[in-house]
Amino acid sequence: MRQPIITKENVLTEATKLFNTKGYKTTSISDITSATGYTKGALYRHFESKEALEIEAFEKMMGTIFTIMSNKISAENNAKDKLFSLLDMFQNYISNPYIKGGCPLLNVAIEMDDTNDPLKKKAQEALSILKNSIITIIENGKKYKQVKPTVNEGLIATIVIATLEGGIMMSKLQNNNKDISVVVAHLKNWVKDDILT
Amino acid sequence: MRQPIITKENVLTEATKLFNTKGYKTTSISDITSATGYTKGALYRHFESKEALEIEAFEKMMGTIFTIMSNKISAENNAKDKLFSLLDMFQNYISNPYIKGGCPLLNVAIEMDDTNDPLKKKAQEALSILKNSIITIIENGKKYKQVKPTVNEGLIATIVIATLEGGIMMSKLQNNNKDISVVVAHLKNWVKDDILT
DNA sequence: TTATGTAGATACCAATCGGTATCTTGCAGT
DNA sequence: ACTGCAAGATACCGATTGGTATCTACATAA
Repeated sequence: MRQPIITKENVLTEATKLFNTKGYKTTSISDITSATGYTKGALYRHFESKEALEIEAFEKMMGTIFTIMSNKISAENNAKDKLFSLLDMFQNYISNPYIKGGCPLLNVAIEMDDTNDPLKKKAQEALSILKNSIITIIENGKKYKQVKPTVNEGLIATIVIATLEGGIMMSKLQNNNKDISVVVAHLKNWVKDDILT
Repeated sequence: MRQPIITKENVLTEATKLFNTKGYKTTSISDITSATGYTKGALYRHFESKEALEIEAFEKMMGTIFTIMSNKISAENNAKDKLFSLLDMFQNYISNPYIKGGCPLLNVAIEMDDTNDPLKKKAQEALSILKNSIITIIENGKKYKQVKPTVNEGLIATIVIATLEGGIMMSKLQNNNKDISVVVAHLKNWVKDDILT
């Protein structure tokens, strides 16, 4: 049975897991071929280089996350519930992850930070999208008087993202979900006390 | 001129820079030898394996940071100034770093999170030391009535570390020091409003 | 039913990986 | 001045790296 579309999908899925756990540069082509059962010949028919596969894998992960996030946010109808559903999503990175290996944005940001690798630019774009999602929630919250008119939405987005990503790092390092839970609970209190009307 | 102590020191210094920028597993022995000018023979006389060099390099970095941190904290005589000097230290990771490549704890935490590498345990220990430093400041602050008696010092330490590390990640990814500055300013306000008496 | 293009396997490439064995050379103690 | 040891250079090891050239075989269109 030859199913090129499924083959590509399988390679991409396994590569995604390996990149997000082992790291991009430390995952070899043969790691991927032995995880999938396919050979190098099959892999290079569907991806023109390892770098192209890395980029496609990262975009797939961020696409998955942003789709889920967008659906969760759309399902709520006020700033508080939208923000809380976003916070809950991050908590799941540890206990019940959509993707193994923690936050793909955080992983790429750290692995590529001192390089000029194309993945760095992709991570910058992803961070920008995440930040803008939060900003939009706050802006709309202001419009409907759910959010204090004096708050700075860019600042809030930065604090929320930094705290969540740092919490993921701490929980993953210590193999527990205590720290990310503490962080999410704290952010919820902060949002309630300082940001919502 | 043959100076074995200096040779070891030079190798360790260059390895440190490379590990903290390029990453541990993606830095090769020949990266280090060509950065130092020494040969493989010289390197393996002073370090029994690459792994041993990685560990020694990480411990050197954390030792440097904890020494500076300890001195800065000791130089202040109340909880507020101690905490603020610690926050200022993290801001310097971007604009004027003691060590190039961002926070070594964050870097190792992300690179090793899904492994059993000995460096993971070292990072766990370093995180523990950092956390305890903050806890101690808060505890002493309570003793001298500088800190609200109701606050939870473990929780505060977690929030502070998570937010700072996340801020470093964001600033490094975007090649600016805006995000870490925003984060530090926010934490200072939070400490003043919610933690100090 | 047969021809054709492509999916995928196999076998190879030079370069590099971490590590070691061997050799030379410079420095310290006598 | 000479000896002995250790510092460091050189040359090599097998395994693995990303990538390619070649070949086989299957599926589809005619």
